[in-house]
Amino acid sequence: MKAGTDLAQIASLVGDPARANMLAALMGGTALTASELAMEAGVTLPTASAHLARLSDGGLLRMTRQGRHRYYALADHQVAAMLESIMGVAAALGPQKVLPGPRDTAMREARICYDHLAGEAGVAMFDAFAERGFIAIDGDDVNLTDKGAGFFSDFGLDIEAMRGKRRPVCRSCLDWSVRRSHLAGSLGAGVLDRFIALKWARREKNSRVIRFTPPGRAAFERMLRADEGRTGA
Amino acid sequence: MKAGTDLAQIASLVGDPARANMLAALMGGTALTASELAMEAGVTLPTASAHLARLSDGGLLRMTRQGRHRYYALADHQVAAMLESIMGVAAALGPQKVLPGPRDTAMREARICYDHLAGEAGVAMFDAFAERGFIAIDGDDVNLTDKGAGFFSDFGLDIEAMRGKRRPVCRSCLDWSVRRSHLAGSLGAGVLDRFIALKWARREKNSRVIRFTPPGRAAFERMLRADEGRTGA
DNA sequence: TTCATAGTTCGATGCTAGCCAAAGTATGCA
DNA sequence: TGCATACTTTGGCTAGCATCGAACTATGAA
Repeated sequence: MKAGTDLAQIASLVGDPARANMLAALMGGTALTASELAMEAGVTLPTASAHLARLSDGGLLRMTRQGRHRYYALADHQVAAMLESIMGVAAALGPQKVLPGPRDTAMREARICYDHLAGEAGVAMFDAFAERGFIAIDGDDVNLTDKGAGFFSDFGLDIEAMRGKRRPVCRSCLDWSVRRSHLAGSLGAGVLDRFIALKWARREKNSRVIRFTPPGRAAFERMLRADEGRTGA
Repeated sequence: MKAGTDLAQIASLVGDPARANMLAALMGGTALTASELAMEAGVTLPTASAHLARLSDGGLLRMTRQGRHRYYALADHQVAAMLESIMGVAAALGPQKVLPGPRDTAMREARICYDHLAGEAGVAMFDAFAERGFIAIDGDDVNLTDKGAGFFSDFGLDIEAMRGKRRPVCRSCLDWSVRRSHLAGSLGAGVLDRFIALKWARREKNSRVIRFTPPGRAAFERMLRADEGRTGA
């Protein structure tokens, strides 16, 4: 009875098309202004403003003011994970959608999930890091190993800084398209940042799609495969 | 844009208090009749009937007719997992609720999640099975080992029958109270069934709470600890 | 057949909530 | 100070939908 009320409260926030479009846009991980979100949802500014107020009050969004702009972002990765799980259900029982176009295929291959890499590439990377002993998986907990700390430091990440933060370094996040885990947490975010900084990949404009450059793809594959040959899964 | 529409469609189904209460009741795993669900949601039969039709059309429920009864149940474990994740968000940012009463404490300790054991006991069991080498965890995939197959057969489960079904034998499911994985899949369901058959535990009336009997608790602990002493986590 | 139970369908009602236009507030810039 | 941009608030309109009572269908039992 009480459980249902809580459930409905959160779900009804997501259950409006305008708000859902805003949330989906924010799954891209970058904070957006009220106007941008209004555009994204296809409503006028006043309407968007009201929706954003409700989402913020409900605890799904976090807002930071910057001059006369107000930037909205998802409150935390738990909210992002929830949205992914709903999308998962929608994708699973929504064969009523048109056949997957090129955009969908690209999303399946590699996309940004909040702030880290998801899709086939994300899952492959997660598996490879586990295989190479960089991360240790214990149930739903994922931990960075000493070997991994060395590797990612060499790769250009500031592991010590990550450890100082409140946010967990490693976290697994369920992938809706592949239905397996990929790497989230500050490490997951850092790795993707680095990919983009190194120009291995870039974000497609106004979409969650991540596109690898040809040399980036090769470097990425090398990173997964390591120097030793091993049997594929 | 399209993503948001799908998202909203599913979420709005959950976003009505009456429907949410029905879904929460069905998280207990047992199929319920339309009348029972109407009672649970606090609405009249016609209203409940309309809601159930929408949930079924939306793909969240599965209905089976039995004489003049119609039994409704969650469509699959993916739907159950989605509901758990929404409850997780609600629990995390809902400190507006009254302080956790005895019912809540019991829910945290051991409860039924769709058809398998969740809560602290569920997470402890998952970890112990992994520790004892009965299940092998590979990313989000969980697989039964030969050693595990032997153990669970001795425990009274028909492993061969489970393997024949469409449903995966092992699956991990994220626990909203402990935020770690517990064991789902037909094995998870089978183990809980066995606990109840052996009178190690019983379901509390009209609730998701699982109560261990004193001897059952002892037997359960013994099952986790195995015969060898080991360092606790 | 007749009655009872379980559930759906129909019609009417009332409330909620989304929507926009216009006016109001706040910040930045010249 | 004055103007522009970014966003919120207010007010009024509308549509959708949750709700219930009453009538209808279907299964089971006497």
